[in-house]
Amino acid sequence: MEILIAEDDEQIANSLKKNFTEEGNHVMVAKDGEEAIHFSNSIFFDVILLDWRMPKVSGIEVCRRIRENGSKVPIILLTALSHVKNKVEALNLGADDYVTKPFSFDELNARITAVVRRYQSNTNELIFNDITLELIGRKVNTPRGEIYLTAKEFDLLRYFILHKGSIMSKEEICKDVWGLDFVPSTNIIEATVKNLRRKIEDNNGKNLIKSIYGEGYLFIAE
Amino acid sequence: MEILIAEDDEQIANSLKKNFTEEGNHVMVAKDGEEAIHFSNSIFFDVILLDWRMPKVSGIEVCRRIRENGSKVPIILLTALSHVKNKVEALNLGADDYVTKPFSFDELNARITAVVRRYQSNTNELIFNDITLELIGRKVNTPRGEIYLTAKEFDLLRYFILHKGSIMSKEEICKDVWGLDFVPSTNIIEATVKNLRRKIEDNNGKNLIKSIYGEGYLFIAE
DNA sequence: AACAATAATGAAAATTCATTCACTTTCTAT
DNA sequence: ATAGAAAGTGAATGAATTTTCATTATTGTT
Repeated sequence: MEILIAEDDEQIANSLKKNFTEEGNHVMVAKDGEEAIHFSNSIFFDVILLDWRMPKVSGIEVCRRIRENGSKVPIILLTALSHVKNKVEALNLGADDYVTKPFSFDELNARITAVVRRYQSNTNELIFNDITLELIGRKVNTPRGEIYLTAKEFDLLRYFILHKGSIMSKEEICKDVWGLDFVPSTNIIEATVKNLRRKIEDNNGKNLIKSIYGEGYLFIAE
Repeated sequence: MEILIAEDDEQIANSLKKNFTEEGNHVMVAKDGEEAIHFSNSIFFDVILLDWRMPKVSGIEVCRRIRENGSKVPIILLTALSHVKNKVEALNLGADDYVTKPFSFDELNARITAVVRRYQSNTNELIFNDITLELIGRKVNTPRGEIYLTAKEFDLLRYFILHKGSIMSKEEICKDVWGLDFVPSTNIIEATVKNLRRKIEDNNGKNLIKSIYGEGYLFIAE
């Protein structure tokens, strides 16, 4: 999983990062609210952990801003305050859960699992800029009208959007989109990318799918 | 939309039924909680309206029992009581919204729209008995293992399950599954039903898809 | 029981889609 | 600049799926 931790207390941040990384996750640490917003806007995360008290922008304000942008990424707030009113406020602003310091790593982990599962099984719409994927109906809409994608193109676009902002290797793409544990000797990915590019290029003919020579693809995160 | 109204006050029930029917919906009225549970277990509804005070089984108890069965159908409670505590109780027991009498038809309608939209965009799993459809991943699982359906077969099964218990005409099926506004002169539906039947028949070779001569198909509820 | 309408079936035809291939272009390191 | 690797392209292939068709079976009505 891709995890973003926004926490100004370096000791806590590092300890969490170490624990999560050991479990096989990728962790990024933002040291204030501003950075958290910046990261969350450009990179895909499975879950975002926000400290309530942070320099520049508070966790709850970060939460509000993330939701304002239309993102439904799971958010868990961490805080020393245990007053119930805060909890209500947090949940009203779109946080998915709330953990009171001090907490055990296991407790936090359990809550992350619960929140991520709830999220993953509960979203029909995947929105990227002006492109909207209707995941169940498998339709793709833009302000210019519906785009008709084949099954593979749709799966690939979904994968790209979910992982926007980070480089996706051919190995990963093969595994997640084609269900293959190896990279075929043919150029099947490139061929599908070609067709997808043609269909989703914008008015200016600019494309969102960037090739990173020797590494894979990068879906531009606005 | 398919709407179930559980309301013992005949005057209110009829007035609501008239209004909803005029807007092109199909309405069923249950005159007590027992009937409401019975209907909701055997027929698909897009939304269920429950009066709080009803003979035999109260609305809130009906709500609890429906949720107990695993159904996530949108439920709106109607009540004369306006005390906040009841609202909390209702929402805790799994109701999606709560409307206080007297209410205007427009208000109720707006809440239905909101609740149905929220529901439709938020379910990945569609469960029918021991068949589970993973709507986004498009996989079908049973205790006997995964069933591999083609795209059309999957869409048709989804439609059948969503409308279990009521007869579906070929016109409706054509429109919703094939996106056609007319029924083709060929037997395309029958052919697809045949293949679907073969794949989802149970251990005894019994099938869930029943033909209603001259009317359409019926997906056996329960 | 006989008829007409409707539905089911198996196989063929048509279509669509995923994949491959041969070739061109682009990129990076030297 | 250039070679070699990587990525892109358009067309062809092949496989899977959707649709059609001819035929048989079933159902409801008389």
